[in-house]
Amino acid sequence: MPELPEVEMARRLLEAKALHHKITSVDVRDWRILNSVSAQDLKRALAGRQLCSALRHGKRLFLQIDSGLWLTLHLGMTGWPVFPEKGDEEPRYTRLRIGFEGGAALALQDARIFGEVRLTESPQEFLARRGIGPDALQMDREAFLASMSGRKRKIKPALLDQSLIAGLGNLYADEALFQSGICPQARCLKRERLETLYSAIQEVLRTSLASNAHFEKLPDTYLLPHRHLGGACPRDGAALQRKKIAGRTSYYCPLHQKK
DNA sequence: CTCCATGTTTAGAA
DNA sequence: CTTCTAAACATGGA
Repeated sequence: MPELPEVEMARRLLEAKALHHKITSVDVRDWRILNSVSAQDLKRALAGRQLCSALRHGKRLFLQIDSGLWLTLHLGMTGWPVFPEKGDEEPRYTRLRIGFEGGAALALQDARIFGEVRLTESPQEFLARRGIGPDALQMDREAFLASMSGRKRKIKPALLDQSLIAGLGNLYADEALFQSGICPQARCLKRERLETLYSAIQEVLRTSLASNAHFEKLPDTYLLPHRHLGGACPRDGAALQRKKIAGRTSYYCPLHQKK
């Protein structure tokens, strides 16, 4: 479940449970979760070490190893860190298991294996090399306006473009557009509407975090609880439209979301 | 069996 | 150069 709010929840979980414990085992259950690092190199980098801090930028996580190296995670579509209690069975779809002194362990589960595990020497350099843009929650209004202006493409794919703004995914992009009354296919938005959109993005992400990224706890005025076939707009009751835009399914209200 | 899925990258076409 | 689409990755769930 990984867009910015979920990844931030994952970061907090890792921060609470994975830091400051000596790593006593590293088991790669499925090598396909590894990207440009071998199981052997991963073990060498982690064995006997501790993780000492957890950062998030957009949808990416960086766990600092006390050697100075960083373990870099992307949760893909189905990735999630789990900390089994003693005696629990290993979670299904565990692709990587990091065992800590004392018996605790981090199991990285990922059914579809779209997630990534890497090592990097510098998160900043890594982000720059990959062309990842500013984090959605740290980006200021002017930077957002600048990155969204002067292009002719539809607004939805622009919001999903991690080089422009990092952290929004298909669901929260739909939610921010819904809250700001903008059709996902709108183009060349004027400054005032982009400002509205910027505020909606901040509001939506903060609200989601306040709900611990749990859809059921979002306000009923939000799109997400209604975002399914047959769903109705909570604002005016209209049947929600469903359409493929930029290869992703979009839901929007045909009445109050304007081009 | 068919279709769809909270992500990213790439190839090729307008 | 910009923009868009489809496909690929791999797997489960409805």
